[in-house]
Amino acid sequence: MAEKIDEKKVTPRSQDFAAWYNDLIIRAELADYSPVRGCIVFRPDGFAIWEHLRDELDRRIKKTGARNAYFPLFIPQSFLQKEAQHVEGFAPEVAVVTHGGGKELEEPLIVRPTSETIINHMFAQWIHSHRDLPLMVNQWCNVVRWELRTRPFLRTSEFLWQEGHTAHATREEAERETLTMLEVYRGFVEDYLAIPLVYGRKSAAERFPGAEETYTIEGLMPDGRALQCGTSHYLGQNFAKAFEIRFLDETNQLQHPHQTSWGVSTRLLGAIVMAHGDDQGLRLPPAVASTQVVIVPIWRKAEEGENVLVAARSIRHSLEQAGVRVRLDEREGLTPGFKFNDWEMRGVPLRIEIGPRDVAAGEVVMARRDIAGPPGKSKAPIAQAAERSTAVLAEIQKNLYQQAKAVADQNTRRFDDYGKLSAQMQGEGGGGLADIHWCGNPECETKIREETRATCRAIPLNQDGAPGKCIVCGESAKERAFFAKAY
RNA sequence: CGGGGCGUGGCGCAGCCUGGUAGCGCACCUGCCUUGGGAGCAGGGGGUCGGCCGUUCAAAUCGGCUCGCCCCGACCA
Repeated sequence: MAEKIDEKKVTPRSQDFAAWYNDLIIRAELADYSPVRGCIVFRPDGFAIWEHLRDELDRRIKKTGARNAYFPLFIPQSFLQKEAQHVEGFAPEVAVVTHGGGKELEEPLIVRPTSETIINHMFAQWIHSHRDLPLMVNQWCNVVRWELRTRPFLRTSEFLWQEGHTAHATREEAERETLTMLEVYRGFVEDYLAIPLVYGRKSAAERFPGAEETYTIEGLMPDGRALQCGTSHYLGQNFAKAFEIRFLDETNQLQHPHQTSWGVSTRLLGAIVMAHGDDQGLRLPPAVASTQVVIVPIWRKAEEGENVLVAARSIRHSLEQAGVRVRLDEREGLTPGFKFNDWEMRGVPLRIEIGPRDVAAGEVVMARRDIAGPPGKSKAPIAQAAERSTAVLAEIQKNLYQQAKAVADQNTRRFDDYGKLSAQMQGEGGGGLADIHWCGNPECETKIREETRATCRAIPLNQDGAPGKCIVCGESAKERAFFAKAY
């Protein structure tokens, strides 16, 4: 009997985090494995999350002044060679097209791993004057990176993302843009996806190939590993020089523009699954849930069913009027218990139960996904179902953030002693986020990585500047940095 | 790319050691009956055991090769 029940459940998170994560994605029908190694299929429930996420982020990006465009999937192989760091970073993982139309191509085409090269090639033709600046474009597209090891959403051979590319007349303006986008990402992920973050600068070792400075938002997952959730790069004039982008400034001097690029990907879906999911399944933030409220009707006799359904449909109508994404589960032959479990697996934030007893009493039972069991249940008058739902959804959005924040905070520790840091990172799995003084020397960073497998995730901005000693070499260190094992 | 594990109806597995008509649970279809936390009964459909080669009267089972997938590590959004 116990085994029979186990079959209906996913691997407990506490038992095997990776298996739990994979189980959830398959069971909640977010994605499925594909016949192509390292590539996944986004099923409708998974893609719907991406669509909501994308639509909102797209609005926020456009608000900053960028406009959407689309550049080709294929890029001449020679383009990749033009920026030395860039080619070194990406060449090992590009897919190359050598044949087309049955013939070998004169010049192979690479499938974009990112679009700096082709976009800057075009920028060179569009930018001639300071009046052409700033130029700010964004594109939503797929990219391909031939990864050796893949995991659903977190690292797939092909993934979807947005990549913004901008060119500015001055260094200051480009640097400001880089930080503006970092803040757009931070606000979006924390508010909309309810995922708490740390953010800051990347170390030189972790920098984007070709960038002068990379900024990042990092989420600490419940297993104690950090996940890079988005990056914003200040590219300096590296690409402008490599692609010969030049403009005449107000004083008739020929200048290279200063550039940025920034992106987030479908990896964010993995972050949502990990940050909020539990052993019952997904727990989706209302903002991105394709179904925010599900109504489960309950009855015994046919005539009861009539009354219940009439009431349920009217509640659905009132929720729709209130702008809530609502679904009425009218499937026949399934018990309420089955439906409860089913919708919990899919992460629907709020469930409304209505049966003959409730219809008689003029009320409904509301069950919150973010609070398990009876404490998450409450009653509301039918007439107030829509109003209450809207309010509760807002609470759930906040509460999911608070819950995730509490877990992350619990796994974030300050260390001033290398031995303690090292002990914390021992063993398989994550070791949480370590907040340490670091002198900035790459050798000290390498030592930490090689001995603890933790890497520098972010060097926070706006530090208090309190002096300290590097946790590795003991030299004076002006800054603190976050280190963790990462996905 | 190194280490480990696994390939048997859609999914999860047993059978393999000790070759001999391919089985179980879930899911699916039909009917009855059911619905406040994963219902029950009855009937039914579906696989030739990842692929190739070999041993044998006979291979899911023994041997060799190969392909694929998953997990752990190094590399990376």
